Amino acid sequence: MNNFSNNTKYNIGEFSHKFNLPASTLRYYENEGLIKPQRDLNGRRYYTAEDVSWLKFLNHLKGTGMSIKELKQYIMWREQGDSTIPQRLKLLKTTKNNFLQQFSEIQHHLQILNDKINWYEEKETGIISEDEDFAGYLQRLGHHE
Amino acid sequence: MNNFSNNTKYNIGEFSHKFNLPASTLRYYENEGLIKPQRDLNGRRYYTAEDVSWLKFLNHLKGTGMSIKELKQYIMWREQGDSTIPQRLKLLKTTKNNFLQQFSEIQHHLQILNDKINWYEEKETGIISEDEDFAGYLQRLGHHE
DNA sequence: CGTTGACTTAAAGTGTACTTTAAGTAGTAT
DNA sequence: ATACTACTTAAAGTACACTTTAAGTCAACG
Repeated sequence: MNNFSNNTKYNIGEFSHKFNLPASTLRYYENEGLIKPQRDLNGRRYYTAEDVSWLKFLNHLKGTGMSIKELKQYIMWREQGDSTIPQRLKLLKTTKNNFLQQFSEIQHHLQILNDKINWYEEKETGIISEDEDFAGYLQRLGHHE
Repeated sequence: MNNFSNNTKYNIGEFSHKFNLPASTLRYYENEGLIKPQRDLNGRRYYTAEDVSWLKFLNHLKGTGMSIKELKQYIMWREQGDSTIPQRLKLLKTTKNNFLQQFSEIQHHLQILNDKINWYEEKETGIISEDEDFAGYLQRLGHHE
């Protein structure tokens, strides 16, 4: 852990570039309460190192399937302090369970996609018989549909 | 491979139940050309074992990120016969590559989600120091944000 | 000192994948 | 016979997550 604070400031253009998100999306996130940049004397946004960490974390949560609505709820709890840690934990665990469920499904999707690609390739190169269909191929491999 | 054909027929309600998809979605898929059920003498749809295999496969492709537009393109090529296998292969391989890219991102998202859950739990039970923040915790674990 | 370019806002628009509605028909159950 | 249920269609509506538009402000550069 380091104890010196990083005072780097980013205007919306720089922050947008850093995260590869259009400025409009950053404004949208702000509107939804997902991120709360400071303002300079002219009313323009600036983002700090804290915002960098926070947006990275938000992206991870989004990536595990949390909706903007759920993120808003999470943030509300966060703002209410440590007493809401149980609620936050529950939300994160539910998210994790849903995600793990989907994760195993998508692994199966990937296997079938791979099998189909191999089937086409073996068909093209004449490795598999003219009339073995994909269902038969899967069955031969022991992969269920 | 089995050589006897399965003549089971499903009406839209049965098929809907089998796939856990509303009948309206099945009609929508048909409208988009993704599935082509037969009709009985009263003009009502019925689905066969072939439709079962096909919809399962479609679900796998959808699950790897193919859009309905791409599925339509795939189907058009399929209907044009074996000469379009190269195009179909190319589409499937692109889909696979995009998917693998996302897959590794998703694994990272999951790791961070797990880390956050553990962080909260260790914080609740007093295992980690009062003032170690999440960024510090990740750093200690050697997990980058 | 005027123009350029980055910013500001609220509100309307977009894309994707469904989902619902409205109005009608056909076969089954009492 | 009549009510019920499952089906039929085309078209409009919804949810989500942005994205674009329109109209305006501000400060630095030539």
